[in-house]
Amino acid sequence: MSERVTWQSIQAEIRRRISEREWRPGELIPGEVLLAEEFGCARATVNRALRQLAESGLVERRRKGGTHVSRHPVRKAVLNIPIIRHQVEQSGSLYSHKLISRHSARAPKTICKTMMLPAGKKQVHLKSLHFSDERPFMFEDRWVNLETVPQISNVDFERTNANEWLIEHALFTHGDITFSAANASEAVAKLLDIDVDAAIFMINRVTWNGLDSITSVQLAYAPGFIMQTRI
Amino acid sequence: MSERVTWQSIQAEIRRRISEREWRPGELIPGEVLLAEEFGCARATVNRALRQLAESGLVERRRKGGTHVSRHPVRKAVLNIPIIRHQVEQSGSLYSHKLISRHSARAPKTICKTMMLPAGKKQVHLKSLHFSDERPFMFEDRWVNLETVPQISNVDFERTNANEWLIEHALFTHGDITFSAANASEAVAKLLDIDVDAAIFMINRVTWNGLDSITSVQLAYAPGFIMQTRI
DNA sequence: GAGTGGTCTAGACCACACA
DNA sequence: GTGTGGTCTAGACCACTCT
Repeated sequence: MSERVTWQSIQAEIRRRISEREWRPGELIPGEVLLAEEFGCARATVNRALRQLAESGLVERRRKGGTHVSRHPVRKAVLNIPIIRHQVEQSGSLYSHKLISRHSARAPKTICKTMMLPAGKKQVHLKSLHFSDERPFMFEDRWVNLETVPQISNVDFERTNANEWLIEHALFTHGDITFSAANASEAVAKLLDIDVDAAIFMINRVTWNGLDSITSVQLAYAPGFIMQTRI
Repeated sequence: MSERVTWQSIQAEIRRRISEREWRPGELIPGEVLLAEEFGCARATVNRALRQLAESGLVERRRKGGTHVSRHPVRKAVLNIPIIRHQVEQSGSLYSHKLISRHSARAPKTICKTMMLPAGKKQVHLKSLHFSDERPFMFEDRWVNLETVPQISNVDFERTNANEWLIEHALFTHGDITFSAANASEAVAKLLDIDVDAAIFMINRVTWNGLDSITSVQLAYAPGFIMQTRI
């Protein structure tokens, strides 16, 4: 008895043919109809297998042009952007956080620009520290758009941290993220209890609801932080 | 005339209901059959829309349990892992590279361990510098497994860089990647023409073909490098 | 046992990109 | 025009998981 043909099994077979160079980079592979005949299944099944391979970058598909093995498989890594609490708790540590300051203030030009707001707009400015087992783990410097999230004025951030409150109360449609490295400033070094100029892993994130910006946040991770993924 | 119902339109409508809190976090949403009736389409179409929403983390699905709006939408960012040359050329700069050293040597313990090889195994050790408009852009320190890629002994890396040669000649099935920040050592600072202790963005990558490791590489990016993505 | 999502099928029409 | 992938349909059976 032969196993039932699934899209996964087809995908595995196609991956094999590509990785063992039966089908070489740049080469045109058979069309969906042909493959469906070969594997003895419906075209939709082959389509599902190939569509996902295209999403992961291993093949490239064009109408009329057919499906080609990628010459330069631009591999895509999927990064999970977790809630800070989970990031800490997943490593088996105890999470806690502390609100350092909270003001309403005119945001600096750069912030207003990235959030597409008129310069000098008043926003809520939050600074907080996140701890892993009582040790400073990450420093968060956040601006929140008062127009899109007015309720924020009444929230007690001593209890809930801003990250989780916003996720719960201001769902975003998309966000822009950058990752970089920077030397710790005096202020950040003091907060994270590290040396001035130590290498800090930085994440900058701006989140949006449609065309309205919600929040712009900079996360400075204490040395030793590593972001992992699989490709 | 009403537009034809597509999985994208259904997905957009579901996103809207979630972001406008018609369906709240944690809530059970109607089953596929019900939604198909509501939208006047086949169940498969609803399935496609919901399946993809589940992949992106906005909803969670379980057989028998149904589909729930995620309480903590763990958002997933897709990172493109590009070829170094493209990384440089996309910013409109001229790419070049230089092989600094090439030896066969016993790899250090840590490398052998991450590559799952017996300690002290001989490997090819390559160091190279990548330039953007003649300025040092990134330093690459690579070990290549001679057993999985024996042909590497005969390659001229003055012309082709190792990154591109390996992509072309040793397709990998998966890889592990980490991102971190580090202070520049003296050696790296000299090569990249930057200050000692400057903050360096580091990428470590080990790639595999099935259970065999292919290469382990550490990329040290000169200050100013930023990795971007969208969520 | 029963209800939900996961998948496959066979067929159809459409949209795009190429000649 | 023509060939390819993209998608929808209506129906079916299966697999998981909850009760």
